[in-house]
Amino acid sequence: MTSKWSEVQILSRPPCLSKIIIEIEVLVDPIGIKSGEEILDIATAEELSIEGEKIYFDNSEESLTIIRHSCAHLLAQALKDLYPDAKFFVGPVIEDGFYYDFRVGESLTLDDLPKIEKRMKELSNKGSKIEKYVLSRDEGVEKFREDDLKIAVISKIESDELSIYKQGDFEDLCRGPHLPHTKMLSNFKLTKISGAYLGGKEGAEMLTRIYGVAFADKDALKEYITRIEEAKKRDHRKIGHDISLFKFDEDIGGGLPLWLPNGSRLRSKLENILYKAMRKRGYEPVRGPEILKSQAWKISGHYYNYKENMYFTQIDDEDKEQSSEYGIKPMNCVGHIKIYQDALRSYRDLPLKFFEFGVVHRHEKSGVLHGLLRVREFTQDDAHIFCTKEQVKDVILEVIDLITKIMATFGFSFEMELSTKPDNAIGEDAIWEEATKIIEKILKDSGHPFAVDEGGGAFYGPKIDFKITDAIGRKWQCGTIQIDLNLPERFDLEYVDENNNRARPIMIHRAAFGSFERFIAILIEHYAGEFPFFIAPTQIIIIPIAAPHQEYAKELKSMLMDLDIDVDILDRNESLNKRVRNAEKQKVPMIVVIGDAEVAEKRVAIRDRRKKEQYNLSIDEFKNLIKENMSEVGF
RNA sequence: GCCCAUAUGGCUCAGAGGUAGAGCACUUCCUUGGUAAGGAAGAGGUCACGGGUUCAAUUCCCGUUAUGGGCUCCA
Repeated sequence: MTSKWSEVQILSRPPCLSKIIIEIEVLVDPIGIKSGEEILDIATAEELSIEGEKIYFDNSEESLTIIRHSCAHLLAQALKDLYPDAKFFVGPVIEDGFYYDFRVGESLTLDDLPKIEKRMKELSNKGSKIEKYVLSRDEGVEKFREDDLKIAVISKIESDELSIYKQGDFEDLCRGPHLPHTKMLSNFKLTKISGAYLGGKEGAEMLTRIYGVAFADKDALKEYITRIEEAKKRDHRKIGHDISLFKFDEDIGGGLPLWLPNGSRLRSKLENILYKAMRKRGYEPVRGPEILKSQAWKISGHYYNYKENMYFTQIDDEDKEQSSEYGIKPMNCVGHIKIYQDALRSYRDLPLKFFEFGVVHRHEKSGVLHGLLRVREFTQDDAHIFCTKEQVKDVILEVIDLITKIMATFGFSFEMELSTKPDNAIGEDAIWEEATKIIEKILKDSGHPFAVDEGGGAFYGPKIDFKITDAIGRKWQCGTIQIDLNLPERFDLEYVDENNNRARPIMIHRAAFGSFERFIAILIEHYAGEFPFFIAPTQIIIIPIAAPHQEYAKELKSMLMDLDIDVDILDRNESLNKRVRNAEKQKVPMIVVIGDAEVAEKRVAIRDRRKKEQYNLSIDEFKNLIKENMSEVGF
């Protein structure tokens, strides 16, 4: 095709002008063709005589795919300039940008990115056509024979033809699609640098990976950067520190959170609400020990299927081999199974629902620990439901209903995902098939849309996962429902059916929050630390203006504590302004200021975070307002 | 676990081969203030831990621990 470079050169002109001309001219010149699911650049489309939907230079998904792919090449070109010995592996477009994996003699750091970015800009400003040509496989192997990384790439390609894209003196093996000219790349940013295993395989050579992002225009790039900054501001590790929710300590160990008073207040509120919701649905509280004999984990299968994630300890005589080995629980199911076996169960008892805010330990590789989102010790809002086959449907529907109500309360929407048999599954295929079918039918009947994750199930059964979407559109996996036909078998669980015969119950593992740690991290980021009244660690801060008002402050506090409200009084010898500021910084939903007028008339002056206004109420009105706030919640 | 980076008073961070500094927080005093920082004084650190180089290391090198960015996206 013949390229018209006028419209691209104008990208360096004043934004308003470029925008207008882009709108007029670029619209005329497509950068690619979409044929079915495939995105082709113009060169390829012409070569194969494929026609389809035209892709123009804008921020559409298809256009960005092309832009970012070319930007990855621009990155490689700049790297080649700066580090002539660099060898390149793959540089794909990913969900949120692109990356390029490469090998280079020296180790690069974040500080090197600006330099590389600058070189990219220079190359883009200079501009060169991006041209494609095709080689036979043999020619390609010959061309890259000195380059083991490219040979590795070629070895994974099935086609007999290899395409090469050339811009200036830089060439790269690539299937495209690409822009017609490097001048079109001016709105990009290199974002991260890291190591990445060759081919993503642990143990393989570690290459250097640089991540970046690119857009069609400056505004979109700016918006992207703003969004990243917003997410950063909400980082639960930062907010958790700012408002003293939790901390980690080197002397205690990585991934082992310490819950400060504020964080513990928040946790208890979640626990209390959930406890009530469980009891209302007929769940019974139970509790198992933290460590169980290894023999129990052998029966359950954890000893063989989950050992890398478990911690073990030796008790009593260390010489006594197996009998003295105990495993710290990574799950609560075994304890609950033993509790089930405490009595001979009748079909009349089922479904039997046991729940526990169970503390579990799981070994995570040191490099993956991340604030509260990835820890080694956490508390699950765990439950195990023992039921008959006939009851499975209703039980699952009830759990879906509970999770729906919980997520709605916090303002999350969610999607469901069915995960099927993994490679390390235990139990017979027939059992798996049956369980998977049951879930599939329920999901279809429920009318909720759901996706399928093949091979993503737990080793003992298929599961439904809940993926929630937070206030700034990020997705998190939380709740889960897992059908388990294996553990009842392994522990020989029974109930007496209506014909006085022994029958095998089905076990359903489920969690709504998943873990308190993870869920609280998500809540912190979702609310940016500004928790709704019903879970805020400190719900009200009372500020008496001067000493004579302290007595009244105490009275108010006592009244509020009776309503189960967490209240702090800020009566330190500091200016009123400063105390208000400190209270605001704590992100407390409500600040009550009291002075002469309030004491005299038994009223309160409220500074309301949510309404962002101040108002004055009588004590009764205030009490009603609080009660109203609290009655809005409950699952 | 692997790659790269970081580690200085409670917190956020300066700093230099010759044994350390600011702001906030903390303590005491003054100030009794009507809605986001009133004022003054004081206390607090073997510069993460363990080795090594050096006349001398917190500063350079190695290891450990912890933290941060990644390690799924396939020319």
